[in-house]
Amino acid sequence: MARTAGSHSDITGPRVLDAALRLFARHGYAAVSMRQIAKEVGVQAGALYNYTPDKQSLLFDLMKRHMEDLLAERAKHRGAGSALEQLEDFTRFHIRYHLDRSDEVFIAYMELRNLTPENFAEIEALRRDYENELEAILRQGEEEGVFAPADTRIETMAVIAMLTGVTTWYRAEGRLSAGEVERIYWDMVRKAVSV
Amino acid sequence: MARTAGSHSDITGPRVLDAALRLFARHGYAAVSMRQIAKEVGVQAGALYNYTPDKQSLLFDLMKRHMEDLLAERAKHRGAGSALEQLEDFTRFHIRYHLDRSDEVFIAYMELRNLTPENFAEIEALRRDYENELEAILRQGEEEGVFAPADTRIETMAVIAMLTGVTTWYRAEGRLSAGEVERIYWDMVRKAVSV
DNA sequence: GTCTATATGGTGATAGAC
DNA sequence: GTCTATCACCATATAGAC
Repeated sequence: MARTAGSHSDITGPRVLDAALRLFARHGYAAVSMRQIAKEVGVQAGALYNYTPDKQSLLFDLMKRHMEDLLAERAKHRGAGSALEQLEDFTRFHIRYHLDRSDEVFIAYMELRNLTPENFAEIEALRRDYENELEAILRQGEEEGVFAPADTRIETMAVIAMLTGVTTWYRAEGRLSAGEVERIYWDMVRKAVSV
Repeated sequence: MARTAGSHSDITGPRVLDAALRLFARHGYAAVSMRQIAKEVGVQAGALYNYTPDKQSLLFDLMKRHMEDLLAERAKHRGAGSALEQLEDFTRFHIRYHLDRSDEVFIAYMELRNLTPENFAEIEALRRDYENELEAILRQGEEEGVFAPADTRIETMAVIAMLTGVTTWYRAEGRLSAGEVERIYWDMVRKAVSV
């Protein structure tokens, strides 16, 4: 299975995705040309097609990789402790993960309409899986009587929107550390859903 | 000042902006061509340039109109009652206004990076003015002792992100009326910022 | 695996007839 | 005010040499 000596496919492939990630996040999928991506990688445009069948696949692969990684990381935290502990864990995880991957998050939210219908459906299903993680925690908390009875689905969407919003203003060089931001948001989330 | 009889500039001009609004919201600024806009209006592409100097101005005018209208509507509500009453008013206004203008809101959030630097600065300043409306209410509530002392700026961003999030899932034909959504979100906002 | 060259068609914007 | 025609350029994707 070893590749021919001198083959660069092991390194050029990832570099194509990395360049697409940066450029799509900065300028938007529709505004970025394959020639720009090629220039960033350091090859001619035609060479990109050794690594992707087309431009759409670059976008889809980036979004799918992001969502699957998000779900995999979240799965490592699942299922321990009370609803309150789990909600704090989810809140802090969500903020930390999203602050660490601002490019991926930006694309995942902004470029949905540039996916083909089939690709869109697949990404949406993964997003729904992630939302359900939070919804399950809120439901458990309501059953435990520690969270206020509410429209759990809407509560879920509201909390995720609030948390994801950090990516629009947070700057690593700003006055707050990620840990302080986590604490502030956890304070608001806890109060918002409690009895 | 009356225009020549038969002139259509009074109606074609707004129709150009309307078509751009719908198409930009649906497909994104970069993905929409002047020919598509012209087709939607029912003229040839060249005729559009009687109403706009270029494509960028279409985007900027849409965003500026949206932000100025938002600020003007908000100004009608300002300044009456306690901080708690004002916060409820702001919350319900924000949700109602944003649900009524999903296309404008979508563009205002998604197309910032397609503005020229000068245009971006102008829109950002208007957005900041709007955020300051909420921040002033939160500050007043903290002074009154009815809201918990907190990082008011972050609280502001968190609340706006949560409220604006309704536009991503709300459907007029869904199970909830706009009024019910307002009440649910107001419940969460009130608890999140209270002592 | 990467290159150059190319096929095919779309882009924003303008000029000048009517 | 709108049209047709056009300019100069850029798009994605492919073919075939090396």
